[in-house]
Amino acid sequence: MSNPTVQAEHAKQNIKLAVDNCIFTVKDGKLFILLIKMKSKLQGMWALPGGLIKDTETIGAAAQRILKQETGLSDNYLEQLYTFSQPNRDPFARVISTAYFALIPDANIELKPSPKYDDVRWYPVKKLPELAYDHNHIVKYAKQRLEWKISYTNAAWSLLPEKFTLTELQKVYEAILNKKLDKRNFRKKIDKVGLLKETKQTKLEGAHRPAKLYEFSSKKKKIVEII
Amino acid sequence: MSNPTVQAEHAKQNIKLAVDNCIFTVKDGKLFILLIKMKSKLQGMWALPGGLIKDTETIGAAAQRILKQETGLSDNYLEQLYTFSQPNRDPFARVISTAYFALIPDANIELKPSPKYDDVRWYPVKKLPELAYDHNHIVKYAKQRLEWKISYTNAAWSLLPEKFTLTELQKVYEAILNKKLDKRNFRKKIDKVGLLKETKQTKLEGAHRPAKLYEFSSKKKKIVEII
DNA sequence: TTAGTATGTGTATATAAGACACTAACATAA
DNA sequence: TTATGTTAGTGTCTTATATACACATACTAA
Repeated sequence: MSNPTVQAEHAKQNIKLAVDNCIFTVKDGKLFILLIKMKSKLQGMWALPGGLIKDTETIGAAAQRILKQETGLSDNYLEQLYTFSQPNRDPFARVISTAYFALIPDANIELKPSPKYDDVRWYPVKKLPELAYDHNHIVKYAKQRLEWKISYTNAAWSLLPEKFTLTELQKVYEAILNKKLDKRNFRKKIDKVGLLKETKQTKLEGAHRPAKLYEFSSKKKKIVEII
Repeated sequence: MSNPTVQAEHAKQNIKLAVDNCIFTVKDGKLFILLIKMKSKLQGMWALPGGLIKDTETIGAAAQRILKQETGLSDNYLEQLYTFSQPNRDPFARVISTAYFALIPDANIELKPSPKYDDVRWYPVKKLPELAYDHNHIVKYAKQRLEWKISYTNAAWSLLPEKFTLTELQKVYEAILNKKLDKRNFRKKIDKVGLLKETKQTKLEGAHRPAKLYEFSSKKKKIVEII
């Protein structure tokens, strides 16, 4: 708070602060988001995993905590998205929520439905159910940001395992941008960006020429203008 | 809030929610930001104008309210920037602040120091004083966003008056990107983007050929890739 | 040995970016 | 009235980037 004269109003403010996570992954060439099924209140509705901020943690730490709670993962791509504050977004209380978005690699993660929820599932973003609160709106926003991120930064790396083929990488782009890309032009660009290095391994999967496996030479966030 | 099971924790949360505005303008080829001088607490320090959110307003409305309070302006470019939540960012209370950034046209606005502050001033962003709280950090973030915005969207329009010359437009870009641009290439791009229309007026200012005045054919926010 | 399938590669064309210098139209002063 | 100073306004050539497009390769399975 930057304005000391309003400190007196502190006592009056009655707003809660929460975080909601948009956790994305790409699987079989399709983009998925992690949803939970609510128990009490709005029971049975699907929603983004989230929760209140603790008094001593940053919002980012809260997002991280919830991500770990639901997926067991830490050290992932996690980025603040936007803070949603419509007064009526939560019918039970005035709750302002900062949305985060996370990218996790092709998730063979077993989702252990925490006791807090009735269910936890990966949903294809193309056919989402009606979600609780303003969560459909949040997801829409997150999808746009994801599209941008993957086009202009190296964020796609976070959606892939340690080693992967160029076709797998291309499928990640196609799933998120929702369109086919030309194989040769795609590889030219990836090559020019120069963040990949060839490994000596190949991946043989099906009755055809085996594919070379690549890995990232660095995982630092970078702005790269890929597509 | 998306998680009903934590509703019980509501009573425990003790966090205040504020907004801080980064209000930019360009004047005489230089980029300025609006700062206020604080009265009580951290007295004498300069800071971003801000304040607590009201229980019934969105954060955006709060930002709008504060912008109007300080500049008298409404209907300006105003956009959410980021939510800052370091637990120790305010030494007096746990306050989480959502920063907004605003662009206003060459400000012949008279700044009426509201009774809440000791002073209100435009500061050149190149030489800012030490600011209260984490506001230097916020401003740094805002500057980056501004640079991006002006390069990839038509946001620059918001920094100019109704009618303006191409040289004035170029100066806005140069001030924000902090580098000289080539006049002919700049005009070629602006022309290609196609958002300007010529007026029949000219502007004569000094002993030289008068400049044509232009105006925007639309002020809707657009992504345009200008520079 | 053949058929089927995904991998891997190059070139030519179109579009965009960047570097660069002179004439035009005004005010002012001699 | 003429000369000087000042910013406005314009075009071309070169280089880099983007896009469109087709065939040989290396494996499995029948």
